[in-house]
Amino acid sequence: MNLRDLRYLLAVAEHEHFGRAAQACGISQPTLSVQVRKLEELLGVTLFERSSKRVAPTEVCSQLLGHAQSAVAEAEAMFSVARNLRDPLAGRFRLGIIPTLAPYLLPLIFAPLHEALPQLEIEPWEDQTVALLERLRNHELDAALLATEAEGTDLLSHTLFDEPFLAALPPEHRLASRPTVSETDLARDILVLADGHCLRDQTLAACGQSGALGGALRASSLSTLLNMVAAGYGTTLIPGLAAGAAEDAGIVLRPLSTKVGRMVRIVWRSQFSRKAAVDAVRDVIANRLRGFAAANA
Amino acid sequence: MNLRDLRYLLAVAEHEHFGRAAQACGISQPTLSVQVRKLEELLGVTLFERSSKRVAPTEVCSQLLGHAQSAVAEAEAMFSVARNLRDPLAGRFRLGIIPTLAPYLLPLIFAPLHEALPQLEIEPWEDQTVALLERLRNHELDAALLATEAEGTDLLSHTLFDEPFLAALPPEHRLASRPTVSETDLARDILVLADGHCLRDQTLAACGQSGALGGALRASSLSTLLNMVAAGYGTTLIPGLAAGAAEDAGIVLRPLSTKVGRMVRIVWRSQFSRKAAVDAVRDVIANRLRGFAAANA
DNA sequence: TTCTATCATAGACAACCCCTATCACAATCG
DNA sequence: CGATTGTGATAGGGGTTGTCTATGATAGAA
Repeated sequence: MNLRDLRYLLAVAEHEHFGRAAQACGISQPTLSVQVRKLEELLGVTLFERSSKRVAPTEVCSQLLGHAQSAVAEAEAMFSVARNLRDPLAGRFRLGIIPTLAPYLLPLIFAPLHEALPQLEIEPWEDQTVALLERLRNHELDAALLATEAEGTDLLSHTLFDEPFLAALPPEHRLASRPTVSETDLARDILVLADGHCLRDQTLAACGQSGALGGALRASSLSTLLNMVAAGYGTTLIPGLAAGAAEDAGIVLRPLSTKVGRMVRIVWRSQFSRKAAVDAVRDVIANRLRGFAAANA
Repeated sequence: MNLRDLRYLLAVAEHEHFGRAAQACGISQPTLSVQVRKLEELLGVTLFERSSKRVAPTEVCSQLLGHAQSAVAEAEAMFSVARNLRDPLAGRFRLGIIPTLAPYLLPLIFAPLHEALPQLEIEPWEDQTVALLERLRNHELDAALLATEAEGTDLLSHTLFDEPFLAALPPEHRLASRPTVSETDLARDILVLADGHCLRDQTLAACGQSGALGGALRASSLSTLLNMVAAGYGTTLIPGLAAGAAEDAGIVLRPLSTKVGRMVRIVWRSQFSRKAAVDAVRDVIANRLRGFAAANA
């Protein structure tokens, strides 16, 4: 059964006249006659009582008209919905963000994103890198903001900005008096995040596998880590965007003697159909963060 | 857009796999790929994100699936409804009946009709012959029970039974003592129904254009007419089926010397699609009334 | 690398839709 | 009463569309 046939049925029922119904459908009267006849055979019922005087819908027909109308309406609704959603810059956009980035980056980019892409409903999802990549591959995210290289041929990525690390020290720390700090100096009493945070691995990679790693003091969040440093438990490396929060916590920040940091990237599936949305989001974020790395270098 | 395409869409969305979806649809995988691609072009949106690993519905697609499902469901509902209504002996059956017949015939045939045709919902409509014929031609009735010949090539009719007329007399009437009465005797003080009743015309035809026709005493219903006769205003002819009601009113009934009466017919449009229902109703009524004319002759 | 699984593409064939021309029938008009 | 008009049905040709099998392209697994 073709939706076209249902339109024909509705037209004949409305006009009660094959000629005029055919005209309304933009086809010839014989075609309409044939198609309606076929529909009758398909359904196994007589839809119209024909005479040279008038064409009248049968009882069965009038009971079918409602369904036919609904079917046609639903199909038309599909076109309408598709037309409204054709713009890739519209609709829901699920964006994963790692926990060491989300609280500091989101406040910066929410307003610009909404201004530049008013139709795009950004839906942030905070989780660790591995979980974000899994959700991305599961199509539960449209893109993700990570601080690691994206692996695999099924994913693509683009650099957004360079985020330098800073040495975070308790005010009374012995290193707090120096203008810059080296990673090896920090390694003595460095604190790190819990397993799974990419920042933990990056901190360890920068400062070596030593420090206060044996204890139970593995912060579950960057916020906790900052509190621990402020309380004098040790030192750590923090990403540049967290500088404000760290200073608010009463932590002394010092640039590192070697300009180490991390690259924040946006990652998406290579087959993702709304690449335009990814590009637009990427541009807005990159623009907002332009000059950030330089200012903090 | 073809409903078939929507089914394909739903299948691919369900299986997330072109091969299995094609199998479920009973077509080859290339065909399915082509058709889905065409649907995507038609709608102007990407419906699935394809990779050799998996096929995932896009955001747009998931918003379209509901509509597609509804459209398909409505179409299926049409088949279901048609299948249920394919039986011409089921559903509403609007039956017109003339007023001089309805109150006396309906009680006799309702139960047999319901027993023989339980699926048929008989919907009686009482009106005069002309109005019934108009409603019949307007498709507002499926059939009608009349006591006149059906005119025109657009209508067909079939005789149901012969209904003899009886002379109806006040008990104290001068003719009440006779075993049979002739129409000409009745003509002296005959009463008739109001305009439009076929029984009026038939009475006048049988008894001549004389009698108490000039006055205001034209009964608007047979029931009123019976009351008038019982009250001694005059005589009349009544159809055989009304005999019981007449006797209840205290009227004396006498057979007519010439066996005059009327033929009750069922009439329907020649193009009517449910002739089987007409035939069934006809048979039930004719069976119920079998021997009625003979018993009253 | 080789094999396997997946979806996309190509070309041929059949079915289907649509058209114009015509028929059949009934109603209307002169 | 015959001609005309209006209606839906039928016939045959042509173009489009759906479907198939065979094959290609690509990515992942052995």
